Amino acid sequence: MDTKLSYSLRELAQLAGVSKSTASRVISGNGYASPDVRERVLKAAEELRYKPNAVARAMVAKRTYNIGVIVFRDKLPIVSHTLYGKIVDEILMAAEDLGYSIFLKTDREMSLRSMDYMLEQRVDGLILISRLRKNVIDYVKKFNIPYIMVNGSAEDPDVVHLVSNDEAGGERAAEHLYDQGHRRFFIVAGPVEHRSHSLRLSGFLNKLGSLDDGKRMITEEDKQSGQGSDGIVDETSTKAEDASRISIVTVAESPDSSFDSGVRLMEERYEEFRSGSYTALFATNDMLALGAMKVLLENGVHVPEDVSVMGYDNTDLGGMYHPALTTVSVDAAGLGRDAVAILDRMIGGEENVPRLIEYESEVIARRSTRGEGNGTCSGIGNT
Amino acid sequence: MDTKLSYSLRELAQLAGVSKSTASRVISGNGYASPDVRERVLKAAEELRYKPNAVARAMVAKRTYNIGVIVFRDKLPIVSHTLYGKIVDEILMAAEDLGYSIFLKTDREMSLRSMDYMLEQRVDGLILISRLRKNVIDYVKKFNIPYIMVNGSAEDPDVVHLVSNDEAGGERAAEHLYDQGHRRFFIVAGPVEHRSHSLRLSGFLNKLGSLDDGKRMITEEDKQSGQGSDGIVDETSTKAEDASRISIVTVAESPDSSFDSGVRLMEERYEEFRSGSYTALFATNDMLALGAMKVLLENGVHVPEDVSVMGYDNTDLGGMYHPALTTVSVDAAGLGRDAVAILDRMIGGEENVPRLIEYESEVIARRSTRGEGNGTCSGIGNT
DNA sequence: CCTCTTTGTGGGAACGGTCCCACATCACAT
DNA sequence: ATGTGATGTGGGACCGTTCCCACAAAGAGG
Repeated sequence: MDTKLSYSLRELAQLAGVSKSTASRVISGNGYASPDVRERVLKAAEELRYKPNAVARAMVAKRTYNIGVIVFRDKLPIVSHTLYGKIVDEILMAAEDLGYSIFLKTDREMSLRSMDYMLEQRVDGLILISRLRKNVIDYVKKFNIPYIMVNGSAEDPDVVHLVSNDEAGGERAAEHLYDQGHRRFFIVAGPVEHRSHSLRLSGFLNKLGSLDDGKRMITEEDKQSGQGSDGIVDETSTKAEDASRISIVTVAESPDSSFDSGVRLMEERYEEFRSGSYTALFATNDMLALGAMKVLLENGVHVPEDVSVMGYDNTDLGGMYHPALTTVSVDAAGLGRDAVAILDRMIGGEENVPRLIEYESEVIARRSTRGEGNGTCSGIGNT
Repeated sequence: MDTKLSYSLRELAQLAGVSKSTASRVISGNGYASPDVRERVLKAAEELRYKPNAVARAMVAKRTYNIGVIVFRDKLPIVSHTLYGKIVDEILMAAEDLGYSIFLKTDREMSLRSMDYMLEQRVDGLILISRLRKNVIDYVKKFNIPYIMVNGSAEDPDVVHLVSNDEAGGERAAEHLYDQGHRRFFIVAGPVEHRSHSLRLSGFLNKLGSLDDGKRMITEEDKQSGQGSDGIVDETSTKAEDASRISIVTVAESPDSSFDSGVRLMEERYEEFRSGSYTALFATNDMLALGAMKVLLENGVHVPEDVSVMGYDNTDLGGMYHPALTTVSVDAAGLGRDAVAILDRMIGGEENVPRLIEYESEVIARRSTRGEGNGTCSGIGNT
């Protein structure tokens, strides 16, 4: 009796002296039961510590109230990822509020295995996080299961995806630095295959181009010589001396987007960086920015006095750094919450959900850029 | 047909022209089927994109191959927690390898709700992370479900728990700083209710006491006056001038263990800190250490030239900081992996599992303490 | 007093698998 | 020919719910 893991509705009904139909009505709250019967059943449930079997329920309801979350990564662990971790946290909370539970999986090889697993588990819907290969999308489409992509890179008009407006964010970053008077920019760009990185970069470059167009006289670094095409800059690290622009921009591409890559890149190109007398460094995410900035600091470069540094993502880490990193925020909370909310509507059969939601980003000015930035941080991280 | 979410074994069998028993045998791999029948069934499965229904399977098997992971937190999100996030990552990977899936829940109020949910889902076992109240343990004990505690604070001999050996880690930290010649210590201690924080602190203090006993002459700061009790130091921030010890220790207690608390604490006690001419700061976790260090840096204190700073947890963040933080590692990978492995054994009915596993910690010497420390970092954090 | 609702309860099929057991078939030894 | 054993397949109970429907009892209206 004590060794039993759990009791069934039949046993409960037996103890209460009613049929299992009646017990079911009391437990599930669907259907009528007279007060005294209800009480007897409830008492028996208490006694047996009866817990309805969600598995059996799911079976007849053909619905599990579970949502599968798959995070696609290549090699690195990803829940503890500074941005995706936050999104997962939000998903967890939002799901709880809507009565869903979360099945979490990370997928190293971007394979279809984890997808199969979720399908076999008969989750009600899927949230796919991060860039995923086309084959994954093609695959999931074949099954009639609601799914949503968060921060994905596919530009498929069919799939519902939630992304931050990285292009606009890149523009704001450019504006911020430009307004602070910077004209010589060194950009550390994460892998261009990533939607986020490439959009942030292009937003930044485009904005810079249009800013220069407006007031092309106020500069001391103008290498007036170009012809005026609107391919603003060199794609990979040649000076933009041929453009009819005032800004000097060097784009350094990083093969991946980690802190270490930022370090490595700056170590390799430090000489070039110094000799170019850049006054601002923009990286397409915080990790790259911090990695690069660390190398600068170690070489005795003062941030922001000598060089301003700006990242993107508003990871907690950036706010904690010394100097605190100026960055562009990504609305992780919004992404996570809405992912669940919209998926819920899709599960409910609603057809008319938005295909694409973009989240606006704003500049979080802090110490690492010269200007009025403050040193506060959005503190997280306890034990 | 295309609108169908999924097909049943019966439909599959029908298409293949066999009975569902036979189809089951082919699909599950349990039992014999002749080659041509096998092939027919497999072909039909392909055609229908048949996915076995794990819910139905779980029902008859009375086993779900799901593991519930509940992270108890008070207010802050916790998956993105620098340490617990890592542990969850490891659990995810280990579970995958053993054929389990993970149900993840965080529990804000340390309530029993999430526990009930897991029980209803009929998970095969539970991993409970972080400190949990006694009522939670009492509750889970009532059900015959295997469970394990990771980094929990309960010292209940019945429950299987995996913890890092925080006491020994604290000792090593003391040793490290002592060996580097430090004698005036300022300690930022996280909440003493937390097992980890209090053990790290006591380990540190005890070790310091015994180090001083051994060679009480080699010092310039000796306030020879005390009587020789072995209550080494003042508990809260009074100088240990009465002890027959060479070290001066101040313990500053922080109400919580976040980065912000570290900042706040050091801001409040900065004057005291400066006037005490401490040469080393030890905090019971990295976040507190970094928060405090940031304040020092902002006040122009040089780390490690003026003050050495040391944390605990070996969070990625510490390695990325400038200067890179010396810390004590916690074997998050080991904790996560073993949690799943041991739980698996318990699920398998094995009685004879260890009740307590302690993970040794080692000092990770980096730049923030004077000495030979290097500046490397275990880089993580990409997009 | 008999029908006709109304009301509360129970019986039982269904969900989609697994697995035990029965059974048909066939080879082979008797 | 007949029994025997192996071999491959099918029938059907069962897991723990939900929910439809049948049904008994009771109350209302003629």
